[in-house]
Amino acid sequence: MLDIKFLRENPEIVKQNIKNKFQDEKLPLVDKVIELDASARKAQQEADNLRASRKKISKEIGALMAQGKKEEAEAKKEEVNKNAARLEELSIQEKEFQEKVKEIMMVIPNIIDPSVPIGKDDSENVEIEKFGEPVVPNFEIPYHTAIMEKFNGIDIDAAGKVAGNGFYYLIGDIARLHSAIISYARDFMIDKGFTYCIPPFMIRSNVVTGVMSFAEMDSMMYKIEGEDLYLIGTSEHSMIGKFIDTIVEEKELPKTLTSYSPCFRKEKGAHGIEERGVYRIHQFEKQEMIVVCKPEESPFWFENLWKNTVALFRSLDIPVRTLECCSGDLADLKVKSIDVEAWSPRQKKYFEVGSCSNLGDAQARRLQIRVRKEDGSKYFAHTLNNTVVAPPRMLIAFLENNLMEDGNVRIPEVLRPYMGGKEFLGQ
RNA sequence: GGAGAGAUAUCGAAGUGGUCAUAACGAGGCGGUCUUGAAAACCGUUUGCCCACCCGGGCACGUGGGUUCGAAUCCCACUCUCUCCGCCA
Repeated sequence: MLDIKFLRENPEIVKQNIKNKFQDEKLPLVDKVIELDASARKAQQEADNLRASRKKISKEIGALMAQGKKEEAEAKKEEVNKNAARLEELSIQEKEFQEKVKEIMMVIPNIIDPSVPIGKDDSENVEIEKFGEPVVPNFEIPYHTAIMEKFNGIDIDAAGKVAGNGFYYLIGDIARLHSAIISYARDFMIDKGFTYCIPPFMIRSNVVTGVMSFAEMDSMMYKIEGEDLYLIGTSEHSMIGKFIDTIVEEKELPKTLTSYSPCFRKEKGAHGIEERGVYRIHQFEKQEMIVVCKPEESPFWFENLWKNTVALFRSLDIPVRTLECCSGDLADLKVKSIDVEAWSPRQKKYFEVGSCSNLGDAQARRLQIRVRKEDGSKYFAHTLNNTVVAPPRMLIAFLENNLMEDGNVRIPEVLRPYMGGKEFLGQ
């Protein structure tokens, strides 16, 4: 969410930004919100004046009553009543205008970073850098579910009967591998100086609307029936929500946290054939990292965050690349975002395993996360988030890249302590 | 799930319809006086948000409504915390 004052003073920047994101249908909203904001302020001014006068007269009534001057008090009451209707009307107007302003401000996209490539959709995202050699072995790599089945590691059919499409049972060494990766990722981030945290897996609606755009909310979030609670789509939601309505001392920044949670997503929309198995599912687990920092430090943390993910995948011998989100593919709250993609030797292409985002002050403004400087002045913090690792999708990359010709799957050295010392799956 | 108690500033806490609401009182923080320095003592200062160029004004006592000329105070709903009971990993 933008600052209304910024929008008022820079409508052209806001409009150009909307054009850059190919959301031209939102262009009229800019002028409309300026108009509504002016009306809201006008109503507030007049209402405030009436309130001031009411306050003053009420005090006088109090004084008169104390002196027992009942008739004079009654006369004063009449005076207040004269303006009561107008004040009531203005109060309603003030509220209505302010609500409309907020409603529109919630859908006007955040100003993207100047470095973000302009493009319409995900087809125009830009590869930034490759890490590791994307090897295509001279033997055939089976579909990931087939590799898992070879180790009796997955039961999709049973999951279908129990919970429906988009769920899975992981079994035996595959399940253990899943947990091992999460544990390894947790320790990896702790070693980087991040603080480990296990957050709530459900959050209230006010937190939901604070951390994501309406479009994301609709396509992602499961609501608990009869409660004001949603299952989190990522621990970023509860981790950023943790700071709702807080004023953090500047010297306490940055807050660097790594959190674990299951994630639940509706995944509304069409799924392609390559999304069989555990690629796109309603439930997965994720080790996440989030940062709350000073505005001038958010570019630094952005670089720091995605590099952690790259380092983690490289330590597991998985080739990755970074792909920058173009303007049209960038969610409305985000200033800049890059995906980390892992190499699939079976598909001979990279696929998304993580996403690193700088939200600027958008989440902080919605959630009122403020920072107090030494001199007492305050400003909104910047927030960032990034995937450390999210299995079981990550297992696809893991299994394909560590599969050997004899059908065994090699366990990289760093992971062995979490797998009972095994060097191979099924050993 | 049931019963009870509670929510006021950085913390503790008073106020139960007006002239004690920026909010008593106590503690803490900050600045100062005194001191070789410190402590003590004393003096001063210390919430957030909105509108306004300024002057200034408004709102907020968990949250949202209501009653009233006027609400921290009365009424309704909700949230959270604590205690006890029940249930449970």
